[in-house]
Amino acid sequence: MEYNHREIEKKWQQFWEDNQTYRTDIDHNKPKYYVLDMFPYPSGAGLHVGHPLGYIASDIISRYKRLKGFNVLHPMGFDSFGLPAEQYAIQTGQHPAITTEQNISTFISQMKNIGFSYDWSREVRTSDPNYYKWTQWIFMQLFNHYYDKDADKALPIAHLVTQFEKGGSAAANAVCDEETPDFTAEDWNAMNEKEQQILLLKYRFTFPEESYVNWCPGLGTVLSNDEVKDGVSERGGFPVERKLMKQWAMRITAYADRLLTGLDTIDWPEPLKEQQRNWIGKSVGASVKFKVASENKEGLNIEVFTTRVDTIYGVSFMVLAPEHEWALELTTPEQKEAVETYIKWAASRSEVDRMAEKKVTGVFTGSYCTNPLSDEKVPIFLADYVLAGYGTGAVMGVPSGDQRDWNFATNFGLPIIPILDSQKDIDQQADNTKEGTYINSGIINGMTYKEATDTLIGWLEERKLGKGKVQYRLRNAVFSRQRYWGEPVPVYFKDDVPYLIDESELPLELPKIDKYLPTETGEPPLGRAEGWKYKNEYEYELSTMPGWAGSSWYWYRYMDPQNNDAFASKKAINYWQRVDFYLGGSEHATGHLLYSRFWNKFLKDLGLVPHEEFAAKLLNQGMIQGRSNFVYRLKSSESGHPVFVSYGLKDQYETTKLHVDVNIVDNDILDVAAFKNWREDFINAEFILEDGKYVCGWEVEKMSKSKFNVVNPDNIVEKYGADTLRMYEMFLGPLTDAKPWNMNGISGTFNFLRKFWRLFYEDQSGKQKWSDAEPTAEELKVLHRTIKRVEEDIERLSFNTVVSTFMIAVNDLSDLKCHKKAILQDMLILLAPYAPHITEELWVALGNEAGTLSLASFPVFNPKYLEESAFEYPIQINGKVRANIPFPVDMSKEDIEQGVLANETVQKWLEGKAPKKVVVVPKRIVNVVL
RNA sequence: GCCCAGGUGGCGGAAUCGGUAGACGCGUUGGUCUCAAACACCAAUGGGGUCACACCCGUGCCGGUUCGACUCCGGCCCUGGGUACCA
Repeated sequence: MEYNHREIEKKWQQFWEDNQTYRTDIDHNKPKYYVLDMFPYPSGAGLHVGHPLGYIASDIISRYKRLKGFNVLHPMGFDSFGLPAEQYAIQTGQHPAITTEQNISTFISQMKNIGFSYDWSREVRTSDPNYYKWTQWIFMQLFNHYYDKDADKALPIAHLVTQFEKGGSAAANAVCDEETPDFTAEDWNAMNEKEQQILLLKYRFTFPEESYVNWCPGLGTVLSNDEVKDGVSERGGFPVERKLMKQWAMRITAYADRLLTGLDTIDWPEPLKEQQRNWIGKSVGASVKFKVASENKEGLNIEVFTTRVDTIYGVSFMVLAPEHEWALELTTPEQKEAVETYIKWAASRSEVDRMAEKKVTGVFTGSYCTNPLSDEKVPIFLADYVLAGYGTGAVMGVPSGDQRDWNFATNFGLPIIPILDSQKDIDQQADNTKEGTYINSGIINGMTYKEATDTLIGWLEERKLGKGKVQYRLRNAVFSRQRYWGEPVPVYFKDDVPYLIDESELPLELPKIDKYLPTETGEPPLGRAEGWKYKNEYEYELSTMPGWAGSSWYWYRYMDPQNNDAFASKKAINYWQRVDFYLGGSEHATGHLLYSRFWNKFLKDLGLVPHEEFAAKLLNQGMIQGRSNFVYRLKSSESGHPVFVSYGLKDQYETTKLHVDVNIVDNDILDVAAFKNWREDFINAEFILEDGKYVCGWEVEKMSKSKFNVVNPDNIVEKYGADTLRMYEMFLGPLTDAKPWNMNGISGTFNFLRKFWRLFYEDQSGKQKWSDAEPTAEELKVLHRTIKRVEEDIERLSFNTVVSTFMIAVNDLSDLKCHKKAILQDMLILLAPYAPHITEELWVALGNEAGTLSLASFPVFNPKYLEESAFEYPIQINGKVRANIPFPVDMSKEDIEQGVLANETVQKWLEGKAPKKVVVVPKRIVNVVL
């Protein structure tokens, strides 16, 4: 009986579905383990071979943990709101829900084909009203809370209001907008409802604000920075412009410090954590006020942020961003024209242009300001190396200590003042040292870095001219999209002030609209919904939530997906706690993974979830790149038929390189017959072969239809089976490495499974081979060596070496002609997580009950089977292996040394002399040094 | 520019703590079986060298530490990913 993967895999997939084999429920008799995949966006293109890479790994972990006695939660769902479905709806008029539904069915059937052990009864979809009800509910909690710095957590807005009533803004210590005014209790109590509500928006975690966004008129929507590439939208390639719009924002900055410190508590990849740290960008320094020294401008103070307040005596100029609000106000009439030209020029340049620019640019405003320490007057410039969006948009120029300031000063002929006695060659370049003691520095002369910094901050704070300050790069997240296919924001407007709808009205469902485009007046698509008003009276918010809203909490919904009273019950959350193992791509490092941590911390503050961090361990699988194949067509053909030259001979001819469908190429050898039928104009193609074969060229490129390098997993499953696909994707290389999808070599894993099958069945006759005979010591040694390696390797997530361990074991057992049930049964359990179908089939063949393989216990490694009486020592002479000599494992170092020196080969190298030294490492190596 | 990851046969990769570099698989070559093929099986396969051994060279480059370095240290080159002229 031959291994028939088509029959076997269909049969067991049906069995698992019929018997709900992987359905999971709360079970207090077992420890829990929660394995989560980043859920996919169900695109119309279906699953490609990059998706399963991570899913296969997480499925192996899940199945392995089940065998290890854990109650494993392993769910799958869909991040089903998003732009592509909406774009399709705009083109075709079809409701995005319909497209999404179709795409999801394709995804599910493709995933079921690969034999994943998901508990499909827990599937969630972010676009399902029963799901987004809770996304909206969390939004409402965010609206109703603020960050209290004393409590160091989120507290209800009502608590803040109480503080305002009693003691005004001074009574509260809350995170709020930069420009929030101070007010007394009397002020507060005298305000009307509207005034109070507007003020409270400056404290709420989510709030509307006017902000610059990437507006894409072509898509009628706002895009995130990473959806914009080179000034055009990533999807569709439409132009994108900066536009001021009213947007909902999320006060993620309130959690900046906790997002930073939390990273130290989780087992996530270090590069990813580093990326988040840089994104949050904490800088410790000071803010300092420089008084404007020009006439009529006495009241103005320019505030700068610096991480090196100790260099303040080295300031020889001041630079503002061209967008700084006082840029024109500080400009003198003589400089007006130059400044206006510069501002206009700076505004016309994209961020990419600005970054690529190496030349120093800037313009003098004509005004001066006074250094509060030295009382020196320094000129104020505008320059686009200062960014409006970071810090205060103003920088003090210290050319001796900062290279960009040095470049600027050199270009504009400004003085470069040395401030530390250890600074070197500052006429050549800046020296940012903190060593030595200060010179030319007034009150800090002779001090060291630490003393100087403390002294200066104390001095500034005393005079209210500055203060120690922590600055973050992290900005509040924009939370609106001017599009249809997203969660409606559960807010209505009364007297231009936003209010939450009543909780009983959730979910606020998407209304039906005629077209999925912005209205004629430029409002978002929801503006088209007729009669869509809260209590038939108030305007709803017309923008929808961004893609990351629904994905920032979904792992809790899987715990209790049908719950109508809460996003998940206390009982379910208490049992499942949090994600133990999260697997997905590193491209989500600063988006999804940062927002999710933010929402989780918020939910934790509200006492709704038990952990500060939602995922204890995270692994990034590498990206699967495309691997294209090429054929080479002669530029001219005598016969009139197209002629193709094999790769190795192409340099002898004039040829044109053409992409060829990778699905008709095997190991870079073209299937010539299939190629003729591939395209009509190739039906009469002729070939110049090498060694009777047509060899294709190849390159690593992005996977795309136009490059004919897209590989659909369904085709591989059909040809080789899901078990082969699963093992091959793992065998390809380390999971975390980016790698091109390459079909060369898949036959190796397919052959392995067939060889495994032949341990059980005779090839031709189909006769059963297994017996109840007692295994030999040699056979037990193979088994236990395999158990040990398989377990060790999966624990360190080295999936590719597990596959090779299985290959070695099967090769060894074949060589030993071992067909003993006692060995094979354990091999089946070991292999089950990787190749679940073939193992189920053989498990039943051996006489076990169907479906019980998932409930089996992982074999226990017993070191006694690996014990050896002798070890074959590699013998090195001066570090080079010259001989191998076996010695008993318990032999003393001295005896081994004697044995080695007596050896013929060693004698030859010694040439009768005594060795300088002999190093004996027991059970490792011997090195004789001459 | 900065940050991160990486560089090992014809190819994908292995070497977990500083201890025999190249496991396992693909490919290639030769052979067995077959009318032939497919499958399977056997053998060889880093480079040089030899009838065969011996021996020499070899993990991006240069240097160092060590009895011993793919592994550790210093400097450099290249590739991929990220990014912020962040004061």
